[in-house]
Amino acid sequence: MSHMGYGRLMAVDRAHVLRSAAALLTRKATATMDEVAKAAGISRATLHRQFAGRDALVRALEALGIEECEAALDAARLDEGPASEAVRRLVREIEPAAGLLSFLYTENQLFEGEQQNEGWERLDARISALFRRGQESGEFRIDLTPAWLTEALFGLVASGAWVVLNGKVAAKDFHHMIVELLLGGALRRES
Amino acid sequence: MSHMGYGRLMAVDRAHVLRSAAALLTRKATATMDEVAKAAGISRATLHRQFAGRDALVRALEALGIEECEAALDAARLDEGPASEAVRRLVREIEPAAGLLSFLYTENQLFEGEQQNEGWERLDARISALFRRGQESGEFRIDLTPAWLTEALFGLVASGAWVVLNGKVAAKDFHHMIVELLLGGALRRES
DNA sequence: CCCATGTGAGACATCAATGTCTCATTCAAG
DNA sequence: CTTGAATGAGACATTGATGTCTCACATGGG
Repeated sequence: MSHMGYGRLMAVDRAHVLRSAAALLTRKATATMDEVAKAAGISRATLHRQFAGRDALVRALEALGIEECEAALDAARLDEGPASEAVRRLVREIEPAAGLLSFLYTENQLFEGEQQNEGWERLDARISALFRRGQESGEFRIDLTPAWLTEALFGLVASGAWVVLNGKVAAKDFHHMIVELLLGGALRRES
Repeated sequence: MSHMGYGRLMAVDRAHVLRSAAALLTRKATATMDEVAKAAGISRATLHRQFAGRDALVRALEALGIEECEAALDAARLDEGPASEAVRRLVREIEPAAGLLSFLYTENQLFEGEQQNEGWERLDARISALFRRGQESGEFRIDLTPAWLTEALFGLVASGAWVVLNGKVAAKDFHHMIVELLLGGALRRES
């Protein structure tokens, strides 16, 4: 064991397994544990040693997604500068996690049970606070509630990841199309 | 029933079964055939007589969703008047089908297989044409592609159905919040 | 070299949902 | 009343994924 958390042999890289699983499940949400294992380059037995079951794996992915989102929120410094600029930074920072979020977004089981990860509420609260700040500063319109804008943001990120995955739009346009639609809308500005 | 298409006994109302299934699956996408049957007030045997299996049921729901969408597009008269007004009518007409669309949107299996219902392409084409018309008329900005605007529309409708279902926003605000965000964005207008 | 640990491969049981059947019952038409 | 059709209830087999186990093997440390 030495002083590391891992054993003498190169233990399975848990983060790498989660990455592979996220990438695969984003493309094929119904992938089996066997397919997940193969995608990660390990055996099903080893996968099961890391995650007690499919449910545990999905929960771990949920925790990872929440973790990355919170890191993105931190990096975006939502409290600084104009709210619209904060939104731009947020989308920029959250883009790497978009695929994973898209998967979690469709994994309704996460929200059906009694106990759901309170991390989502924390994220909602922080993003809602950003939109509320923008409203109070006069940047954002007030007829669209912060709760709705927050949900719309997640929905657009998921949709964006989806269209990029399907090749309908280029990955480089991800940030622009989400931010511009969310902030400016489809209508052409008069001025 | 006599000269109707049904037998002497009151046959199961297929449309009603689909309605119930859509309503249940919108809330709980992982519901079993047994739960679907109970929700429709029929036995599992009868449900299975109507739909060969879960897959057939989902396919029928997909067909229903497409059908309702196309009906909504027809009713919205996308070719008439300003494009923005057509979008408003479209969202208005599509609202009753939002829950079903939200379910179908998360049912990735529909898009994983080789053969996917070409109805989606038809819908995409018609809605994309609307956004393109708006761009050519100068109403809509041209830096957001029709393909993206179309996907965003579906995504926002699904998100809208979701937040209404969860009570985060009132059902009466559905149309306003989607149309205003899609067309106008979150930024407050200067003028 | 020897040992301990983590892994891959595969066999096996389990489990839940599904698909399939039978049979009694109910209801409406004749 | 009789009959035919459709349903409800339940038994049963099937299926696919999952959870569990054993065992051989490879590898790095002692």
